[in-house]
Amino acid sequence: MATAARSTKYRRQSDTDLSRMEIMEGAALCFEARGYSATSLDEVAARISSTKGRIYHHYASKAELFLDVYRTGMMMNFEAVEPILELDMPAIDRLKAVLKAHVLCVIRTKAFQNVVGQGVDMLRHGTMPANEHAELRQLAGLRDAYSEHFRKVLEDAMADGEIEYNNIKIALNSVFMCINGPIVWFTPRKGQDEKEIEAIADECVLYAIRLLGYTGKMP
Amino acid sequence: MATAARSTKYRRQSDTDLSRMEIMEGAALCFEARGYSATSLDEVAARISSTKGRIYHHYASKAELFLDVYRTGMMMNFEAVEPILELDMPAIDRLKAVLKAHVLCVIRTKAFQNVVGQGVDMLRHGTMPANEHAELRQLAGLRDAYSEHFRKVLEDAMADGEIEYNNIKIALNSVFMCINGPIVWFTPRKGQDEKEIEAIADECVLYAIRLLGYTGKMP
DNA sequence: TTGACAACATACTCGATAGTATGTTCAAGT
DNA sequence: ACTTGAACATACTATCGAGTATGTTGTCAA
Repeated sequence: MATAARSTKYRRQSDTDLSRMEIMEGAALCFEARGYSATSLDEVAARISSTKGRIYHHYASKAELFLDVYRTGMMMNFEAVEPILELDMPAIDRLKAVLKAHVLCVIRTKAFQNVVGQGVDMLRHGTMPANEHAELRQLAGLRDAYSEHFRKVLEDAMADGEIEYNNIKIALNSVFMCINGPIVWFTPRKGQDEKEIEAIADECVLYAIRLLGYTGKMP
Repeated sequence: MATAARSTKYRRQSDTDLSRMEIMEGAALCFEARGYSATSLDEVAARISSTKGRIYHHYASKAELFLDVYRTGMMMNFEAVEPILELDMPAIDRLKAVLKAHVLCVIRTKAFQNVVGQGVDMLRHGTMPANEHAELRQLAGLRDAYSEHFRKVLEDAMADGEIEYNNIKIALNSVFMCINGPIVWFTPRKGQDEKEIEAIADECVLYAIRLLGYTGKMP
């Protein structure tokens, strides 16, 4: 009986990146639910049916795990959005496509995006231990670069006379508040298929683009 | 020399409410900067040049202090917005006025509003000790009532054909994301007078109302 | 004037958690 | 077969912070 189903106590994970991704997913969910500092690593470990030892084998500290989740979240955004930026189409269409890609990405990787948000205002308020602070600044650079992509599309569409805004900083901030909204208010329902999620995303995009003074039709 | 400027070690505060308000302001700033659980009460005390003893004299626990800040933040919102709701004017004008009042209130009481936000998603994710959880639910009711005010104005303006939306939940969420935006991205500049702040608020309102399909002029 | 109490300050306790040190298992190379 | 090291698990330490217990100061009522 004691020799029934064994050999899973130490499930060696041949691929290190896979193990780290599993840890990150658990961490993202915990960070999202309780915030960075309220989350204990024992909690994260429990979520993936593991122990703190495993986490510290892959990460030097809690902060590094957090930063890796942040980085991964940003990467997901870039991968969703950058291909579209290279397409050759009118600025307004590119804007619509980019907004939708972002919203869909946000909905699908909600926990990670929430962590990104936490990271952003950890930097803003200058919390986080000094040693990791440098890395956090670097990641903030990633975020700025991402934001810059959107700014350019806005300016192009403005030049085409398709949209209109006054202060671009406030406009951009408002757009981001809108399309990041699902991070805060979206809760997945069971039996919710891809169509429904797309409908939600479409509506977010509609509001975001209307906000910019766009009065044309939406596909 | 030891008897120079004395008698300020125990600055008796004749009015209890004043003392509590001073504590709340310090707490709001700390909670905003580092989040609820990362904030220590020693930190809050230090911010108002006081000690933990004073805080525990007025509050039974850290959670109760948090909840009082939450409640106070919501009260500030109600006081800013409710007078306008009773005015007799077209729905679209009332909508504009209410949005602006909210944004101005948010900018002026930024730290408190940030705490409100934290409270909202503490409830959403079911964190916070069980005993205070009941009070948190009650406060969430306040928030719902506040949101309800806005929903009604939206519906009135929609009935008048001034605005247009599809799913009112998503529309309302998007509007709130917009007009609460300053909680996240606004940073007060020195030498920034009332006019500049009003200009920022006006722009937020413009985007929020455009989002709802409004194409008319803004005052 | 005194004593009782509100409004604090100071000095402790005790549990939770980040981080560490050490033990265990397995797979691959030799 | 056996040795080595990566990938964990377990057991421990050290710190920080919420909550408490107690001390101190000023004020007002009788």
